[in-house]
Formats: sequence, C-alpha cells, structure tokens
Amino acid sequence: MFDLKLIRDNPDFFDSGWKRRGLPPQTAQILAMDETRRTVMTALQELLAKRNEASKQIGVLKGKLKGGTNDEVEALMAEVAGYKDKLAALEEDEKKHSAALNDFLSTLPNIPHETVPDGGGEKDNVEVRRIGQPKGMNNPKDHVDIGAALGGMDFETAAKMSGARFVLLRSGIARLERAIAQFMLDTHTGEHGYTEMSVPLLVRDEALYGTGQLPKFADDLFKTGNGLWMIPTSEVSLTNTVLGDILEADELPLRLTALTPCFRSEAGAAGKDTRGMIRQHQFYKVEMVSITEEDKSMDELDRMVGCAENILKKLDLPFRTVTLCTGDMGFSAQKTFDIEVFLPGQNAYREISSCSNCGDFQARRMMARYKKAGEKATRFVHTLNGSGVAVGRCLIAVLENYQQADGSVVIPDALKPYMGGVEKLEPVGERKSGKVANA
RNA sequence: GGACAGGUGGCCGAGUGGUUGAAGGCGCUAGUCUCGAAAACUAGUAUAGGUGUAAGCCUAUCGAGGGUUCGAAUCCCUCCCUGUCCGCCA
Repeated sequence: MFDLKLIRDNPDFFDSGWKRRGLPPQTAQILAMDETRRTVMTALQELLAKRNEASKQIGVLKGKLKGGTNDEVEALMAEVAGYKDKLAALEEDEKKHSAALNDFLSTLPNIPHETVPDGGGEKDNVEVRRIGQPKGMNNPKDHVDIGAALGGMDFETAAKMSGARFVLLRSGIARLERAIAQFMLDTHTGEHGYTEMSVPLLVRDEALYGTGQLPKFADDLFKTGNGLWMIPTSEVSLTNTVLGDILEADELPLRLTALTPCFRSEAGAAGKDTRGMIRQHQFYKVEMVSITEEDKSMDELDRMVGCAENILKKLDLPFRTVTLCTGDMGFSAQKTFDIEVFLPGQNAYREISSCSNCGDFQARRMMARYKKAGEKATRFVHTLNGSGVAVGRCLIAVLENYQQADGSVVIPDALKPYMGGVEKLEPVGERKSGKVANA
C-alpha cells in the first residue's frame, strides 16, 4: 500500500516506478479518486460538525429544563432532523469512494528500488555471483529417476489420494528431507541469529492482505471450508506476527525463521514443471523474515541473502545469485535476489531461494510500526522475507548433485549428523509393490 | 460445539444516552525544591484523517461492523477475541 500524500507530492516517481514494472501510469486515476473522496469527506465532516453543535445545544438546554422541552429545543431538533438524509447520503458516498480508492491501491505492486535492473522477464535478471563448480557427470539422472531407483519417491501413490502435484517420500529419502530441514533451522538459529518459530498454517484474510497475496492472488491459494486460507509460505505467518503492532526501535531487527509446509494451487502453471518435485501443491520450506527500521532494510537484505547462500555453501551445492529485474519481481517486493542451485539432471540453475525487501509496503497494509526512543512519531517498519531455503528443491539438488554412477546417493557431510549414521542411500532392486525401500 | 462472564488510553480502572477524548490512579516527560537524588508539589502526556502559510479549527476512534436516536463508551443486532465451566479431542 502507498502513502497518498507521497503520491500527491511525487506522482512522477510512482508512475515511473510502475512503468518499470510494465504498468501504465496510475497516479492520474489515483489522484482523481482521492480528490473526489476528499471533497465528499470535507462536506461530510462539515455537516457532522453542524449536527454535533446542535446536538450539544440540545443537551445543554434539556439539562437546564430537567429533560423537558421548549420551542428552542424543538427548533434545533427539527434542524438536525433536516440533515439526516443528506448525512446518510454523504456517509454512503464517502464510504464508496474510500473503498474504491483502497481497492484500486491494493492491487498495485510495490515500486522497484532504484538499484533494481529494468527488464521484462527472467532473461533480464542480472547475475551477481556464481559459487561452486558443477561436477562433470556422465549422463546424470534427474531426481525422479534417482528417487525411483532408491525406492523412496512415489508420485503414483500420492496421486491416488491427492491427485497430481503431490509426492510421497519413503524411508531414506523421507529422512533426508527431514535432515535438510533440521540442518537449515539449526544453522539459522545457531549461526545466523534467527529465532525459531512454530506458526499457524491456516490464516485469515487480513493476514494475506497484509503480506500482499490478497486481494489479487486468491487463485494461487487454497481456502478451507471455514474461510481460512492455507499459507503459501510461512512468510505470511512470520511477517504477520507484527500485524497492528507498534514496536520499540531497540527491539529491532526481529529475525524469525520457521519450517512449515507451504500450499500453492499453482493456478496458471499447467504444463509447467510437470515432471518431478519441482512444482508441487505442497512442499516444506524454511523461511526467514526480518523486521527492521526503515534505513536498515537494504543492508538486511544482503545479510539475508548471505544466510541463504551459506546453507548451499555448507551443502557444497553449486549455485548462482541473481538480482531480479523489474519485470520478474513479485508483487510486494522492492528488490529481490534469487538464488538458483545447479541441477545436473536439467543441466540448469533453478530457483531454490528468493529473498526480498518489501520496504514499508507490507507494513502499511499491516499497520506495523515502530517508535524510536524519545520520538513521538511512529514510522512503518520494513519487512523482508527469504527462503532459507526451499526444502523440497534442496532435496532434489542434493539427490542430483550427490548421485553416484552406481545409482547411490552420498549424504553431504553437513547432513550426516542428521542421518543417524547413514552415509549413503543405496538403490533397491525392483519390488513387486514398489512400496518397500531400504532404510 | 454448549452455557455463562468480559473486551474502555502505555498499564490498572470508573463511567446514570447529553458541554465525555473519556473520572481517578500508576507510569512517562518537563518544571519547582535539592549540593545531588528520592519524596512532595505543579504542568503536560493517544492515534488517524480533513482543512489552513501558520497558530489553529474540524472529523473519526472506548474489540470490529451494522442499527436505534436530535445525540451512543452507554440501548439493539452480527462478528472477532479473552476468561470460566461442560462436551469432544491429538
């Protein structure tokens, strides 16, 4: 959401920002709607003031008359009664115009930061660094084949109960997924200063509005029969911990992390990444969220990217980090870095983390503010979120990068403490049911 | 899920439908006093919005949203949240 005063004062700044995202100018319409709204609001307030004045008089007079009445009181009451229709009409008008303006504003994306490169899509993202060398492999298999050989990745069984885009993991691979998640959480809490959180997975409209998924992206979400929504990322739950709050500056930054399942309807992704675990309706993700002061968020973004990269470094997975261009950034973001891990099975770098600074965009929607010691005024916090990292995709990356010629998968050193002595996942022979896997 | 009881400023807590943005207390800030501090005393102490060069003026806000009324913290309805008891349950 945006500061209307700022839009009034700097319409060009906003229009050029939206233009960089490929949108036409918006401020002319915003300002026209705002103008109408304020005109109506002023008229309403003036009439309210008159009514309040008269009603106060009535109170005073009735007090003197001990609750009785006289001509003067009757005249005043008649006067106020005359305002009634006008007042109701103005009130309705004011509501209508405010709602219209709000609805319009709530569908507009954040303004890109000046350091974000221009561009229309993925191809225009700018690589900032590349860490680690892909190991040369002869005919590397992709995670689906590796998983099948290990007897631990089963899409058919998942499909029976849940349909497409679900997976069922067994035995060693199930444990590996858990190991990855534990390792990441331990690293963020133990080395990166994040506080581990266990959060609701079902949230209300307000929470999703706050982080920007609603009202525009309802189609991407799952909704329960009770009107609650399943979180598409724990960014929603972690960021909304400060919904409506006024924090003290010295409590900041808040650095929160959580491991949660994420639920995405993947509407509009038909035909995309249909093979394997890349794009599922449900997946685990370790998320990082930072709540900072307004002048600290860009430094925090670099720090957060570093935390996510550190996970991949410890796992010794080759990756590259890119700055998303204006055309590829998400709705709420002011600036975003994606981390792409190398997948031998695809011979390509694929997104495994996305770290964004949202500036005050979400904070305005959530009314999340902070106060500096000794200052009266409140300011909006800045919010950042980043995957640290996506567990499912990390599992894929480990399987593909640590596969051996014999079909086994070596456990990365960093994960060994979490694997109960298992150092390698071995392929199993053909099984009749396919439902038994090695440990 | 059922039955009660509640939700008032940073906190506690009063509030008969009428000059109540809201008593009183605590806390906080400043001043007086003091060598200094404490105590005491005095004063100040919400947020958002509209309007104005400004001082200011106006509007809204007592969990949220509707309604009744000339006028609502107060009466009515719906919802949310908290507490207690019962039921159910991992």
